[in-house]
Amino acid sequence: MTEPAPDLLFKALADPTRRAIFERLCLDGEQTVGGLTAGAGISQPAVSKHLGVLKQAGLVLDRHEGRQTHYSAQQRALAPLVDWTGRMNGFWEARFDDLENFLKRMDQ
Amino acid sequence: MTEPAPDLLFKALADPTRRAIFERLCLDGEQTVGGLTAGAGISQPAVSKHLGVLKQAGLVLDRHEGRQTHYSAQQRALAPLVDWTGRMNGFWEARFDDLENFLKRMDQ
DNA sequence: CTCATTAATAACTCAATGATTATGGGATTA
DNA sequence: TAATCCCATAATCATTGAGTTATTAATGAG
Repeated sequence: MTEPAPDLLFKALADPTRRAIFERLCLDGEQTVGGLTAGAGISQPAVSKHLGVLKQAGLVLDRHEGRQTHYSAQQRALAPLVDWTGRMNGFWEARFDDLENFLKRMDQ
Repeated sequence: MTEPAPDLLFKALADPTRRAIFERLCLDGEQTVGGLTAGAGISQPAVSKHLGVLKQAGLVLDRHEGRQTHYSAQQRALAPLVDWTGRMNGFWEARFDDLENFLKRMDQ
């Protein structure tokens, strides 16, 4: 019983160009392929291919509107990454536990 | 001005074999190259190469003792990863801020 | 209907990478 | 000193992967 989730995420985010695309979607919000291609420094097919990898990893969602496709970041997909770093690092894990308790008390 | 730190980390951790080595060092503590090679499913030179990449990324430390080399995880090196995920995800970032405040109030 | 635009796919090239076997170099042991 | 052991490096090979140009499919505009 392995864990494919972190593997897909790490591989998807290992490429700087792909990570830059994801960062832009995270920080600037939804973008079309054309918008992402402008400023990416690579061709449109290359961008489409990167978006395909990000989508495969669950990191982006696509929305078709007319003849253009809008992509947006699915930031929740980063959760397995956060979990993994937590498991590798008892320090952060402890802090997450504190956070859990804190939030639970907040809800009451 | 880019940020090479996350890039090295993501690339180092993108390979499953390399990540497995790092996980083992994190969870089971310091290991020799021979110990890591046993159970890695690959040859000793391959393990040495992976350890070199991890060391380059700052994820492991090596300690020479006689004719064997002991490797240990440097978990603090994961910090840029945690920071990055936080910056990509306003949700978690906000929660971290809450946590900061929470812990500060605890210390008083 | 025709033409232009947007994005995805196909076919291909080339560099990077993970693995192997062979070898070297330093440290223990007999 | 000679032989052995542990690890790193060298040389090589196959595969992966990121990029390109060319093309296709689908939508919108004239």
